[in-house]
Amino acid sequence: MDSRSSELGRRVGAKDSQTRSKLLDAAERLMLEEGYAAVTSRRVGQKAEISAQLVHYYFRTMDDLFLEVFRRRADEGFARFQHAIATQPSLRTIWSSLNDGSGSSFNLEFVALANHRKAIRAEIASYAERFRAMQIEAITSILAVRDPLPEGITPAVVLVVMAGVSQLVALERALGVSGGHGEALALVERYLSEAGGP
Amino acid sequence: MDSRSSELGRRVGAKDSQTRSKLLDAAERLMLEEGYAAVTSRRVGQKAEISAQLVHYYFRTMDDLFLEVFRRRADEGFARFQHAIATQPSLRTIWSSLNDGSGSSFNLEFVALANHRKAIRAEIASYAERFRAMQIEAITSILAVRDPLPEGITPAVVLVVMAGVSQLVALERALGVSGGHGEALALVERYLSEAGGP
DNA sequence: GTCTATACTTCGATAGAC
DNA sequence: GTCTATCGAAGTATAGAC
Repeated sequence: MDSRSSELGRRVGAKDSQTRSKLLDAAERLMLEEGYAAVTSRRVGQKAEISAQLVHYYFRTMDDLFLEVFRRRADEGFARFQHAIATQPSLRTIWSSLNDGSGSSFNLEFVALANHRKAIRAEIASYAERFRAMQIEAITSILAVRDPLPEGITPAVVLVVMAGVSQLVALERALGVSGGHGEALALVERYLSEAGGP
Repeated sequence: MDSRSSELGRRVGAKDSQTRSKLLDAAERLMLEEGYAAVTSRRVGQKAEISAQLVHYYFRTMDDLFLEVFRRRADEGFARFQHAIATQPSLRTIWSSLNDGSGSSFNLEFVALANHRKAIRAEIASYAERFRAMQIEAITSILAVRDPLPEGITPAVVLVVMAGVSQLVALERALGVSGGHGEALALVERYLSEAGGP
């Protein structure tokens, strides 16, 4: 499975090239700082101090570049979540992971990007499904050792509410809007404390 | 206040021009269907069957066009909300307004756009603040006639939770992800019923 | 006041030199 | 395997004809 050149023929670039990493770093930073529309081959090259044409050498199309940036971040997020939840299995750990700052900005950009790049949507959706399943599984086992939940409150519901609040707050904070955030976050904190666990 | 030409000098185009409306319609549709990055002067012109250069006649820059599209939608959303809440003042009315389909897609696009267009962020933030205040006021008066709320649950909290869930579901639905949505929506429905009111 | 012809920049991508 | 020179299409915006 290491002959990636068979995927679409032609160019590739060594998997562990340092140039390649620099380009991925530059693309990721650009995306966070100025949005996906700013991620053009020229600007990525400029930011990485590498010629723009090399972007097309290491990543055949811009979509390929976006996908690689996404996968790298996603894999890291996956690993980080698994480590955190193994170290400290609690609702608060999940809440913290949802509130990771750059993660939210990243999500927003990629979801917006997926809106008009079909090739990318599938990858993001697949990752989102897997991550969601992992989160629900974690919540299920965390709650299993506690008192039974009120009727209608399933692990999935707990997650959707936490994720929804977290995402709304992150999104509005980026805008400079903050109405009601403090009170909502305080309430979540209170529930987390009452639900017990660290 | 009708001499808009004094804003930045030069071009304007009549306020009620039919051509102008067609361009706004085309831009709005493009934005919803393919994302804000697809809203270029050439494509807007093409979709409206009007020469691309006219976009720059009626809207000096692309940012001006985006702002006009946003204002038109925002004003309409404002009016619609006020009418709905006056006709039927209930939590369910607010929940419905949050779940208006095209409204959510629109929000996502514009928030993403605001991320790297400073001129647009201010306008969106200002609108969001006003809308938020209006929603909280509505919830406050709806809940005022009922039993006092549990401690920590303020009108702002109720809104943030409803808006968060609604937004998360809308965003993920656009991706094709649906894990946990049904259960979460069902729970909200149950609360709305229990909270009484139509 | 309305629209067209045109300038200039930047885009993604490739052909082919080393 | 790595990188440079270059292309054609598409982007925003303006000058100036009607």
